[in-house]
Amino acid sequence: MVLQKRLDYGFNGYQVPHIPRATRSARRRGINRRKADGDGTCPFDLLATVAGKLLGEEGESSPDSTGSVRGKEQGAIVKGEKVKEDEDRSLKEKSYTEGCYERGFFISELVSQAPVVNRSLSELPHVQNDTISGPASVTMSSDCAEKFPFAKQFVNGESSGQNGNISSKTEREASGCGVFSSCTLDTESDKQMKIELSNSAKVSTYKEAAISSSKFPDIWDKKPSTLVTSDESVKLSLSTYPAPCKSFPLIRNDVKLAKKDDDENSGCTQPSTPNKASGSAPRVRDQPIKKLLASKYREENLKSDDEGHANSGRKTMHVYYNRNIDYKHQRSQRDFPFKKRKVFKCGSLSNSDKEMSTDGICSSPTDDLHGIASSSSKASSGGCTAAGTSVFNGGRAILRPGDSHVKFRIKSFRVPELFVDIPENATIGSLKALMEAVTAILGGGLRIGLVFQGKKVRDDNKTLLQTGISHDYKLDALGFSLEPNPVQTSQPLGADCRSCVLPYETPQPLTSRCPSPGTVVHTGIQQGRSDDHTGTSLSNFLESDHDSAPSPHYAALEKISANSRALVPLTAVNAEALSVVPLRKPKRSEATQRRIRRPFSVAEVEALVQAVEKLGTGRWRDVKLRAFDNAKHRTYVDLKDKWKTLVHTARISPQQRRGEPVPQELLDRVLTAHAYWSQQQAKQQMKQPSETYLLL
DNA sequence: CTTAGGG
DNA sequence: CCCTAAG
Repeated sequence: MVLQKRLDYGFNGYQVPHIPRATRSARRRGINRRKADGDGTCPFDLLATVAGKLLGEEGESSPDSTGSVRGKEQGAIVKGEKVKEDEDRSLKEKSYTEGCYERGFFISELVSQAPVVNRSLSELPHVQNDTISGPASVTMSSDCAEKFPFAKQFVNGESSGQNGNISSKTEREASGCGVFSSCTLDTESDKQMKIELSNSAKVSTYKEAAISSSKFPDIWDKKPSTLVTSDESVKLSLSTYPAPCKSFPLIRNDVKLAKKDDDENSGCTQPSTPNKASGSAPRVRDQPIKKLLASKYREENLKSDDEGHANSGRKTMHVYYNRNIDYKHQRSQRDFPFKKRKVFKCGSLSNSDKEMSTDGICSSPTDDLHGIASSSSKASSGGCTAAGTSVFNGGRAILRPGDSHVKFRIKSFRVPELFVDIPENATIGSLKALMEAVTAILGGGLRIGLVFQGKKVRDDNKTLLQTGISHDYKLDALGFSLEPNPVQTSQPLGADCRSCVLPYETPQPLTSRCPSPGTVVHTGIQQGRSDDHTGTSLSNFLESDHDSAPSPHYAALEKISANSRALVPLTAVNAEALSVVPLRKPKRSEATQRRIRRPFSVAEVEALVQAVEKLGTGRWRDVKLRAFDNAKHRTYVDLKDKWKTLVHTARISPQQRRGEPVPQELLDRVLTAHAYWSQQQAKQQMKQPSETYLLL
């Protein structure tokens, strides 16, 4: 028997177009690391720890690499450095380099190792509040999550640790689900294409049984299962740690987020119940598409192993190309995001732009399964180094005699589904970690971006909860994106595709690093948890962040995009001929991802006003430290800007104000403070010159 | 890196 | 929010 599963999972639009300006992003990152890392989360530590375990290396779980999760000013800086260090290490030296495959670091391994990690973390002195949120597990499974109760297994296995304070049970019950929306690929050259990494994997019966068996752990570890990617029979070893998992993870579309406090709301908007064939949550909109895709793809599946060079070895990649007929339609879809404002004006929401990330990355629910890639054309002008993924259908956009370059961009593509079960207090970094793995699988060269409710989440250290990704967050709100990896933004034309797709700076034959598709991979990530009670000034804000997060209309918008994309399978693709060519100098380049918009909450405004009243208007850095030290995403410039707008807001009539209304009382204080400090400043200016003058 | 301002 | 000039 075989499980005919189509694991089409979309990390909501793997958007590739933007090439971040190194300088700026670097600068910002630097700032964040040093100034605002005291939030109590250190995803990379976690990662490193896990990776270390998986790789059988020592020291990763040592206190020093995981410690000082929470710190004040100085501690934060130190920690920031550490984080950085860890980040580099984990990314370059461990998990994400070729070694991860060869050495078996993979999601699946993570799972099996979770317990270990748990323990080690719990022993860490510094982690106290931040860690130990009990089983922090990320379970990635094939769409048949129901059948493969990974999560459960997982939890059980995890609780072995002494610290599993938070009963796994609770977590499980309170888990919410989310769905990653999908992605689309779109080419610059007016040709849209879909690259489908489907693994309509078939799982042999015994396998299935084994997996679902309650003995999961044992079986899993000792019985490497075999997944057949398709009829063509691409065999994938499902072995777990320490055996290298060279397969493409079967990813599920649901994200279950456990919520410890709130058990009642089984905020599971999406019943975590087992899904049918598609394996995805019972979302209406998914149905049609999935079916469509499934049926169409199934046949084509795996044919391309040989043709789809982009796929290293066992990886099967499906490329679907939209015919011209569909083009217009798609085109309009593509542009959709930009018009969205008008179309879907859901005024009630405070952040009206949530539907669209500033860069045009639209992760709004309206995006159908394929995620309507929405980057503006110009925005994407940025060279797209979309690794080997950019496969084109033979004959279409191939190298031309004179102009040997075919330029296009990949807007998104689909990858297997991913089922994630992770506590809310896990960090964004954890999520990204998952994607990192996937990225690596895809060949790397891409950077992971996370989009939540249409907004880019840049702060890896923020917890899911803080980001608003809680047990009851709206489905579809969360999506991942792939961005060109700055490091290897450009590739020589015609260069071997494989060389282009190497993840990170480590040159490696793609084949050696690319796992095959059609495999179940699961990950267990132990994540520190920040203590809500000890939270300082901003903890509430962060929370409110989530509360005020706009999302109501998501459901309403769903249908809109449900069936918009007819896809036509692309036939053979010659990867060799399809080297990705980064477009030269993105003109104006929206290359840089604009930060997500995060409206200030009243609480934040309150804190800001208070701080300014005390410190004045010329000491934003101090204001930041004083009132927003824990709000990593609020830079002093942000605060200054906010103050600017506050003053403006206070001066205009209430009718003209927009967004979440700020209490008049606060606005009054703003004016008062502003007047006062302006005066002070004036005085200073008056004095300074005269004094110096006198001195002279 | 911080400030201050314009965009 | 972004970008820059300035200090």
